[in-house]
Amino acid sequence: MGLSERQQKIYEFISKFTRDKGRPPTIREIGGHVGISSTSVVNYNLNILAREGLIQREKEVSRGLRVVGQQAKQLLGEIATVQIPLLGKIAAGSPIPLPTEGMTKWDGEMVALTRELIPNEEGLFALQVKGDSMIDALINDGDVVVMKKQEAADNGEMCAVWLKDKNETTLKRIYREKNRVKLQPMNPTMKPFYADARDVRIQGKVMLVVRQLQKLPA
Amino acid sequence: MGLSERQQKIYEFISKFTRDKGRPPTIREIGGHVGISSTSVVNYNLNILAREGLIQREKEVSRGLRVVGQQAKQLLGEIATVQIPLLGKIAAGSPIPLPTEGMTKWDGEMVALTRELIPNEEGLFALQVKGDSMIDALINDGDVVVMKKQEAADNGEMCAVWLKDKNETTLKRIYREKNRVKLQPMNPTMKPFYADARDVRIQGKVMLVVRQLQKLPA
DNA sequence: CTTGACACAGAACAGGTGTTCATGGTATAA
DNA sequence: TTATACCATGAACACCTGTTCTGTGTCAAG
Repeated sequence: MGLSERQQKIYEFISKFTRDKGRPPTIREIGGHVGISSTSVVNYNLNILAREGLIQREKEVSRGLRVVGQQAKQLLGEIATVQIPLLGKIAAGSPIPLPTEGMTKWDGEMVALTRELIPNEEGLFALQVKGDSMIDALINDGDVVVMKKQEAADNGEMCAVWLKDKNETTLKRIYREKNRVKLQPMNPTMKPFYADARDVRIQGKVMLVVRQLQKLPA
Repeated sequence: MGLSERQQKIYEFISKFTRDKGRPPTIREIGGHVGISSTSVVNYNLNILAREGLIQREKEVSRGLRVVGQQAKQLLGEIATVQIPLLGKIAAGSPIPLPTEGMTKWDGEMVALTRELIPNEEGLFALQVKGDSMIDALINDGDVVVMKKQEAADNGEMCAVWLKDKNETTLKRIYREKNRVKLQPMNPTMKPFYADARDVRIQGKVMLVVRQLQKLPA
């Protein structure tokens, strides 16, 4: 069922007001901004919006309004986001910075991602790649890699591994064999590489890679 | 200056209440849940929280509270997000789906990203890559590519181009020369490729690439 | 001890706020 | 015409809500 022009204005006002002020408007605030002198008219139209499922009302509660529905999240910016600490840069040959145990609060840069992408932020941290050393992992200069700190990994998982004999960190898919480890580059056209199990140390699992091609205007 | 235990409880309650109910609590609601019978005591502590910059108060307004500060966004999930329509899959050889003019509303799948990554969603759409055909663009099977629809591009920009003679779409960095176009794969170790300017048709600019390594548990 | 800052309790007040009622206009269908 | 649903107006009521005032107790500095 279609909404009257008045109802649309009311709905839009509620959305805007809630987003701007951090709280829903009162009936009289709605009336004042939409051009309705009577509170009962606003109340009447609010009930219609509630019936249409566009808002929720809580009875006998001041500002007991709430915008709901699919657009609401977008409208209010209410989609759950996750903050991940950006621990630093990662370059070829250098050991990657790992989160320390006592690191509860990180006051440096953070990367915000939607929970749609990252359901669980536990043990997660982000690194920005410097240089072309990870091209064979399909990761370019400037890419941001989100990793989960862990020292074990299932076969086939993409991991950051420290190669003791080569003294460098690479990102590879990992497959354990008897007493060696198969390290498969992410690029499926490339050949795998084998290393002694004792020389391989898993530092974390790669969860997500974000590549931003266009830099933002500052 | 440190907060008393009571003030911490109040602050946490305000955050939780606002997130859950979509509106800030009243003074009496705070008192009731924190175990304070007097409204003036709550008011007293709220003023302290306001002085410490943890909340903002609006005078003589019901529920005139607002959690502010860095953690607030995280706490309330208030970080601005952008919704981008996921138009479909893109495979080797097939033309990529482009947004049509009259496409104002898209009822299909959407990709949510933070505005930190995508400042302006105008003309943006997302595609999921199927297959390994874009390996030389450092894009893998399953990656999500966010593009902006446009037919022109500055030199060096990463674009989706339609090659008329080869009858396929590829992602390349584009450099216009006299009457030919240099198409440079994103992989810097690969050699560029030249095409006749008339055979090249720009379909859009690549803004962002997201690669999700670990699939979410459904 | 006195003073003052701090934290708290209780009560009262004025205005804000959701709700409800009586009323009336307008359009459409019977 | 009558009936009915819809939309709107204005007013009144009861409760909610922020504010303010008085008073009490504690604790450290003077």
